[in-house]
Amino acid sequence: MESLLSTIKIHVNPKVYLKDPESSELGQNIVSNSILLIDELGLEDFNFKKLAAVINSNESSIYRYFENKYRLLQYLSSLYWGILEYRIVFDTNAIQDPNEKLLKALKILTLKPENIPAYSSLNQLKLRDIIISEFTKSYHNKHVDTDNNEGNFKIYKRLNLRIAEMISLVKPSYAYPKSLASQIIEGATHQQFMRIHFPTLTEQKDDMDVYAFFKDIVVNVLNIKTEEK
Amino acid sequence: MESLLSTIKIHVNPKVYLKDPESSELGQNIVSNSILLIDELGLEDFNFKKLAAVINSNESSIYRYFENKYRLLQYLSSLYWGILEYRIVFDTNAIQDPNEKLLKALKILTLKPENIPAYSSLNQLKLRDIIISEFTKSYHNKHVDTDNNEGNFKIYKRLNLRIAEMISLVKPSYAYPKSLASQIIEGATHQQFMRIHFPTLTEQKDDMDVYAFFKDIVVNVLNIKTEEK
DNA sequence: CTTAAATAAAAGTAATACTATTAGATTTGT
DNA sequence: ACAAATCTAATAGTATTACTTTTATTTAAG
Repeated sequence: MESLLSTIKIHVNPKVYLKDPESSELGQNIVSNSILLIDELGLEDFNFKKLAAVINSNESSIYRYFENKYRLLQYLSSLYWGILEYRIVFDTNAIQDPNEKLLKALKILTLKPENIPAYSSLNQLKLRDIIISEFTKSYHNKHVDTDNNEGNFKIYKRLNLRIAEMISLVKPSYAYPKSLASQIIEGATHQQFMRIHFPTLTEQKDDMDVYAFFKDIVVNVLNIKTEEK
Repeated sequence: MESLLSTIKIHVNPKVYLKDPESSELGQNIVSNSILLIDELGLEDFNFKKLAAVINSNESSIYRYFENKYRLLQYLSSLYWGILEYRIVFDTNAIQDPNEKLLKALKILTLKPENIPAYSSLNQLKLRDIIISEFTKSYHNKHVDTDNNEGNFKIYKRLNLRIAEMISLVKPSYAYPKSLASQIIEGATHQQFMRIHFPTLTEQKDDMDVYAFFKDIVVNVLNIKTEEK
């Protein structure tokens, strides 16, 4: 039986690309191979010429899909957060208890992703690694505000608001649901980065520790009564 | 009476610069004006040629002080975190109560800086703005690990560990003092960024709200009894 | 006042980010 | 099945950047 997950499609804001990369084989190659190459080289050393060489295409052809590599990064980011959002909605949908629902979402935010079939052509683990090390660059620049106005961060923001809503359901009186949501989402990737590159600044040894760290914060801040334990 | 603060000197790791910018007028000009120019242009559009034009010097002369603009950013970051560390040590030194001590440190981490005299030639408010929008770029790259090994983040890490220690003093049994410290320090700048560029993702309207947000987290996670209130 | 060191000026190199042009290949409509 | 439209590849070219080299000039130190 085929999973429902194999039929989803994430609607990335068309302003992010010049031509929809899902509409052609070249476009799909650009996306899937850019993940591998950015992961390998880092965004700074990555460029369209090198990517073209890898996929046996041409620099100028890639420029017909994306204005520049930062737009491509925004596209990849939208995919990542879109996949995450989908998994969260799908996996928490049936859960009634607000506490349980939030903790489930938190698990998805912090633990390694399961591969979702609809995007099996993408290396979703490496996509996550790119987000961990490069995502901040997609908004830490002088065009944030125009990019934001054009809707380039729509999916990311929607995910933030979903988590904020879950937080509010757990504790309606809590004053900072949106801030806490954004802090957890940012923190989930930040703590992974720290774990890898600044191990002296964290106690965390693996994904589960990252989850446990944020779970403890959430449980205490929203004073959730944990019956299990 | 002159403040003690006017005599301090922050020891930035010599590997960050080629020639100590404090050792000459040109060097001091490079540092103080780079703050203004990076703040104005953003790190991407900033370069040594433009900076040279501003200070009536020459591109090649600046290159005798810093290998490239990322090293300069690491230098500025070290100054920023060094100043912050100094203020925290100085202002919390006399405080006996661990709770009060931690909350005082948190205030310094989140609120706008008072100008400290020893570095009055630097625009410390703009330096903070640079840190908020550019600091992540000083470590989100392929050289993090070597830069880290060479000690380029020493001051930042020391500050993290100081906060972690304060956390441990408040609640020795807490499992993640270092992670919480790094999360607060990163979060303090992140929430400022969100406040400015993604206002729909936060409830915070000013610095005090940022403080209140993190105070609430700290108080709950470490279950501090707040007598005042 | 001589010598060394620091800075300025100018020019040059290699790489990058992107554009323009053209030609060949592929797809589409009829 | 074929012409028209579209897409991709190949090549070359431009502007900018990041950085280096060389030489001349200024400043500072003994």
